[in-house]
Amino acid sequence: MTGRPDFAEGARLGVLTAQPLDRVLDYRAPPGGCSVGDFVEAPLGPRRVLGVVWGEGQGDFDAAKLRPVARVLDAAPMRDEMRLFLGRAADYTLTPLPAMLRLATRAPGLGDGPAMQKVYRRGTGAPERATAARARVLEVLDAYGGLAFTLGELAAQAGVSHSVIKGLVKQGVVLEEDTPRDRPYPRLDPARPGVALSPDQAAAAGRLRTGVAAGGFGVTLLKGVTGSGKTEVYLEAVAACLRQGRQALVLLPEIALTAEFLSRVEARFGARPAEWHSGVTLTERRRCWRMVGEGGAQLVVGARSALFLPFRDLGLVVVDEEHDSSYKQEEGVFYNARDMAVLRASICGAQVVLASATPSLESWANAEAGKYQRLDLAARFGAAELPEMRAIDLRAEDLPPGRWISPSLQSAVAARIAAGEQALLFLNRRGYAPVTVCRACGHQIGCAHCDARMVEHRFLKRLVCHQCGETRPIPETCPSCAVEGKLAPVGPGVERLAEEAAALFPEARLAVLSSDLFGSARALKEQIEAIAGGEADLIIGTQLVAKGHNFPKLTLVGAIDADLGLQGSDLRAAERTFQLMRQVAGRAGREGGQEGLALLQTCQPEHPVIRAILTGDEEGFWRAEAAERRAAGMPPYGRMAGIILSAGAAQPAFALGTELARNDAALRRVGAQVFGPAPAPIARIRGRHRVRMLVKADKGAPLQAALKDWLKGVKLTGDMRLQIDIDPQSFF
DNA sequence: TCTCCTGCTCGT
DNA sequence: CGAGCAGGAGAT
Repeated sequence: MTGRPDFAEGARLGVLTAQPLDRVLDYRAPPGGCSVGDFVEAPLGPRRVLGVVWGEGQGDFDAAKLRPVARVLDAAPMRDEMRLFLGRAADYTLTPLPAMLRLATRAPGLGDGPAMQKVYRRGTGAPERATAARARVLEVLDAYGGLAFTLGELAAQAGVSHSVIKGLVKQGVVLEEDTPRDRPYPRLDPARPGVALSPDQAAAAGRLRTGVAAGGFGVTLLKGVTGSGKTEVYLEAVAACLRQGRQALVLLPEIALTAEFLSRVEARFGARPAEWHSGVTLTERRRCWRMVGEGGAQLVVGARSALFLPFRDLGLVVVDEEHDSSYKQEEGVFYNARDMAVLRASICGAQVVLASATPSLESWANAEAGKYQRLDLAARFGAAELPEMRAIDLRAEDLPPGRWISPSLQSAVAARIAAGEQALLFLNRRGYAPVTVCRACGHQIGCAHCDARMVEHRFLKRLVCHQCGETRPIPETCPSCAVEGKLAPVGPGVERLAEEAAALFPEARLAVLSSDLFGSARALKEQIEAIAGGEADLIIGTQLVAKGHNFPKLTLVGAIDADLGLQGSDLRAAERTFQLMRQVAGRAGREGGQEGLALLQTCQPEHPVIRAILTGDEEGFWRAEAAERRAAGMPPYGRMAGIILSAGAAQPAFALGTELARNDAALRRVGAQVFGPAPAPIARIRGRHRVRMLVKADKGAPLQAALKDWLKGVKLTGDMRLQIDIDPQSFF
């Protein structure tokens, strides 16, 4: 701590803890005092909890009963900017502040002191007896000129056992030193030359650089199809940010994409950035959190939760694939990382780059309204923006039951494989079959805890509930009528599609890409690299393949069921299908003389969304969607909030919902309407019954305030839970 | 009368 | 969130 603390020992101050207390508690400052933003350990009942000094005490608690803060933690204090961000995010999402704070303190070992670790570097002199192993150790140390290694790293690099190094330490040839465990990340060098940019890319990069250099808040929608080089462009914005000495954050929707991205960063800046997502070890997470706060990390690549890292000076946030639905967290705290990125950037004066080939309607509309700058990248080398797209009308195809590859698609695939190119069959359904039905009684096997059918996964030899993850062996007899051997799979999943493809194309080398078929991100990455290297002729994949992997030899994409996303009453179904189908189609490039081709199997080729996909009239599609949403007062031209009531029994949840709907004066006062209660799309998850309500308001209405007012008197008894979902992803 | 379990209340 | 406790059910 430098200078005089805000609170001298014994002074009254307010501490926000991550406990669900819904208010700041007063404490006394510890010996040595403390300051606003300090991470502290505070006594709470019989426990000690983590908290942050939030400001002056409330003063309404008996001074005689005040307890002193136990200690100030050894961590960079939370910055004003972060406290402001958490407060605004809490207000916007109607999340209690403690829950918001929890997102920002998900750092392993925050309470620990600065842990030390032993590192080894070159000492002086030569070993007494120069064995081959000893020579290798010294060779490694000399090769990296003065750099220190951990014992494990050095042993692995030199190919020797730990004891060889310990032996050298005894002789003083190698030095053993203590160093803080959380070392800064290697410096990234923005001065290194990037790859050559096309004129289009260079122009876009120039605009982004100018924005970053200007140093204030601003949002840019960077739109470009697959292969247009969006990544190279926004890496130039990162370079500009690093040159200014500010920090940058790149959000990716999927952990599987980080490995490839890290390599590109290394190629551009000469070192790897910090990484933050659920797949990173606790030690690395701790290092990342601390180094971000202390300035030892210039660039972080991460999942949505990286938005809550304690950046000292964040100058740029890139949200890659900004339309991706995985940016929306719908568990615990409901928030959209894309929107929170904009909020955080607006507070700390940073630039935001929203990158996508198929932007969300929200971002498209913001660009249209002039709130966001929009940069369009054309495909490189003058190639067509997208491959030729055609529908295969399944009603006109002779497709026997239990088969999903139409004769037209089959012959197209055969032709491409014969030409030595790759083809991709896309089906957005994991597993073997989505439904298992008993041919004797008609019973469909469902999950015991959810209102969902269990999906057969032959690879795992189990039935899996895609809602709660529950699995069970595939039964021989029907659980309903006990008849044996009558259970049959109904409908296709990728595993079943692979089976059909193997029968149709016996000579083709098949690769199946589905997230559940890989034990680790590494295994998946290896498979993707093998495919890109040409080690497969036919790829069968789920949603996973739509996201940003590049397969140069792929020239044909077949969408097995283009109608899949259009089912159900989801208002965003059209938008999502449009995005997904265009992204999948974008995988098909041109190779040699062959044009890329995308074939969409559909039962409704005249459907407006399918037609828009086929004609490729993107702006037309968005304008039509926008007009429809505007007419219906739907987002982004209106505001919505979802209310989810859940309990062990359905009846009390419905009763509460009905009562709330009846007492809607607070909502009507601002012109908002409430719909429901209705059973949620999956009415039961993990044994809890879920009821949904929807609140709709005009764009300018004070929705949050009205909701607060509406719900303030609600007493939640028993196991009843109420969650608010501002800007819900799915509307019903 | 003892023990285990569940459900609730409180925290500065 | 989670510790601690009240009060009920059953065991002894």
